[in-house]
Amino acid sequence: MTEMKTTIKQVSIDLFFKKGYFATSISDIARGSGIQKASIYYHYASKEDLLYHILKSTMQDLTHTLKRSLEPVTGVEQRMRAAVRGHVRFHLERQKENFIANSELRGLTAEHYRDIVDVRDEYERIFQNLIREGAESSVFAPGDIKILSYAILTLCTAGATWYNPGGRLTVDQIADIYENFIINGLKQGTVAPPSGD
Amino acid sequence: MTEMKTTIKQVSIDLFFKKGYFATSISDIARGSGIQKASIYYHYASKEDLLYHILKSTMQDLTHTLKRSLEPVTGVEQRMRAAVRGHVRFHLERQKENFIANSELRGLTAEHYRDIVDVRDEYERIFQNLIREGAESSVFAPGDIKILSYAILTLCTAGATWYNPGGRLTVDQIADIYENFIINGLKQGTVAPPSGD
DNA sequence: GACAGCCTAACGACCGGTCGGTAAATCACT
DNA sequence: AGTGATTTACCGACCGGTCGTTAGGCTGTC
Repeated sequence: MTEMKTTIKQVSIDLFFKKGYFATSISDIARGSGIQKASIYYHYASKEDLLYHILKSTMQDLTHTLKRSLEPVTGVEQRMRAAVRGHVRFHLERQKENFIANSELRGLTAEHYRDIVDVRDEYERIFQNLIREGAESSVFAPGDIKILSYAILTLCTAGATWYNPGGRLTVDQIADIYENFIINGLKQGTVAPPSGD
Repeated sequence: MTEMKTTIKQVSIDLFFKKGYFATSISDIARGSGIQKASIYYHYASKEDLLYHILKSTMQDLTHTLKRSLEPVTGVEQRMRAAVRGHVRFHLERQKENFIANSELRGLTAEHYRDIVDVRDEYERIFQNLIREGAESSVFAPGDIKILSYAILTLCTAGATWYNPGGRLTVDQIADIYENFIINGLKQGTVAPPSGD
């Protein structure tokens, strides 16, 4: 990736985060990158292609980060704790990209949308498997796995919407809060899934 | 509110939910309402005005619903349970409006944005007060009140993004899951706020 | 005849994207 | 080393199309 291509991507991330994908024009991106808007098309095929590149690399990095952070950890509770921590950290440290990844999926073509959602589903499945393992070994209370996984992920992901890098709390402090909140929520008292499977 | 004005609003809610505010044109709304696009402007001053009306009424109804549902309930845990239930129910039953209210705030003018956010802040404060009361009376574990309130609200709100009205679970079943998950998360083990206030 | 409710027609602005062109760098070949 | 061919990275001008919005006219009802 050439230097300018990287610049364009970074400027786009900043603008998409600040103004939104649809409210950001190619001219805006060009101005921010210090080139003419026609030159954008030398590096990216279209505006949508630019969005796709951002989302794809973000989702890939997210999945890789999770897998790597789970490798050395054993025991389902500890693995869940590590997964939650990793999820929170990634979302706060790369706040802008993650915010875009969770709010601008509609800007994608049908094919690219499928592609990104597939990566996301694979990521979610890791959490769902952890919940299932935990329930089977009675470390976690039984519960609806899908709902619980959505709960966990959206909860942490939401951090990217309000997190203020220079704010009151550090990334680790926030991760602590979420980690404990979620483990407690999973451990007991959760309601059994509906009788009709 | 005249019949056509209501129709336009409902069509807009459907379209904003399905395609997003910026991707929906006045022509789309007119077509869905069965009139010409210029006629929209007889009922609403602008596209943004339409969005504002949708968000404002949704947020007002949400706040009123919460206050009403809390009135007969005493005891901080029961009040929190009722608040969570009400929040979840409202978000699932009026899924489209709430989805819009959480994703299209950027379409508002600065003044209207302030206005809506103020209503939202008032709503959040009700939850924050419940958390504080619960912590002071040792019903809940001590914890960072703002973070916990964001956690609770975004968690339930997220239901509006994936909820399928004809799906596997009923509104009440989902409310049960969230209610217990949150109460457990609040009750114990949550980490104390950072020492530096 | 007043007015609500809708229409047709048109507006200027802006959008994403394409075009032909160009200076400078890199490569291929003697 | 020198030189012609090709590629890289960019530019300015421009296109067709869509957007939100407005002006002004028609029609039915009280």
